Amino acid sequence: MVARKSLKGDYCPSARSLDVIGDWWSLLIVRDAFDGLTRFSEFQKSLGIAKNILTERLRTLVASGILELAPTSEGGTRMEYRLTPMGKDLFPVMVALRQFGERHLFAPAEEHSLLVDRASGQPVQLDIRAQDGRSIGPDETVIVKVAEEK
Amino acid sequence: MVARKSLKGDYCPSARSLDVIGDWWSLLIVRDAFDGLTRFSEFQKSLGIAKNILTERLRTLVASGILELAPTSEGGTRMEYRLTPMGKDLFPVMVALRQFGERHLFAPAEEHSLLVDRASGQPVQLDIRAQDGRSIGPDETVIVKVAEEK
DNA sequence: AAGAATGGTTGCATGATTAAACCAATAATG
DNA sequence: CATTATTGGTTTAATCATGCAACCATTCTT
Repeated sequence: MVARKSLKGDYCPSARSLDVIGDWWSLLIVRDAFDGLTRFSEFQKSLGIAKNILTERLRTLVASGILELAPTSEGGTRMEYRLTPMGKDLFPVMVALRQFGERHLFAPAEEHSLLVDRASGQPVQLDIRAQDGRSIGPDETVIVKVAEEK
Repeated sequence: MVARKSLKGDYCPSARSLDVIGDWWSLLIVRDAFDGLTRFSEFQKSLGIAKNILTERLRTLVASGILELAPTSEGGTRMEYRLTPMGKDLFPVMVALRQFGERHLFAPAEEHSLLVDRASGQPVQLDIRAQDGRSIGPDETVIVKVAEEK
């Protein structure tokens, strides 16, 4: 593949995010982490990912600050991978992906998993709003490019 | 790579979304499309992507229903790639990625591009809310798995 | 009519991913 | 306490995807 291009220096926050979690497996690992998985073998079974790739992805996610490696609560010497606060900030990304999938990638009658409010059991909503509270779409927004000063 | 695994059959909407736009370039192309780019050469210059890869990614995005190929407004025979309504539904994903990047991937003093409400010029907000309107985080939600009936 | 831009296609070198085998350390079992 | 299974990897070889450069047909500009 000749060295995947790095977007670390890009001024666009989306690009930098994709630089960190934009590869084929990382977001699936994060999804499983949100789903409560913590152990190497759990991720491996859930995703069917090759173990060497999982090893590398977990290492990268830990290095990026999205996951952390902590001793298991059971007190053994085994470790578990857990989302850091930074990792939990990917929640909106996961919800947005989920909603897109629900809306466009399932047949009408097809069942799928659902993200619900633990308290009420009702599905959660995702809104993009202006400061005055009204919700807005892509055509009502502009990306302002702030020149980087040297 | 030995045949990248397909997640088309996964019950999880996030996984299916990633199956469509989870590769290295697709979301960057979509970002540029939100940014107003429409032409092959514009994407190519903006992203520095190899042309054969761009060709294939655009084709895939069109096949997925995220982009459409329409005659240019100028009336020539040239075509332009535009976001479909389905493609525009990726807006929350882009906003979520952007906010994550803004929050975690820039140095405090570092400038970056910003998504603002066209009307007010103020930054947009993204909220995840329960039905009663209160905003909720990952720990207040559960994923309910609905078994697929055959 | 000549040259440049657009929108690709093709071939090759190399990196990324996979599957499979292997392995050390720990945990469970008889 | 000896054996076996599980965990969490590493290594190797084969294969696929990607990037780069060269090339090309069509359209636009001058």
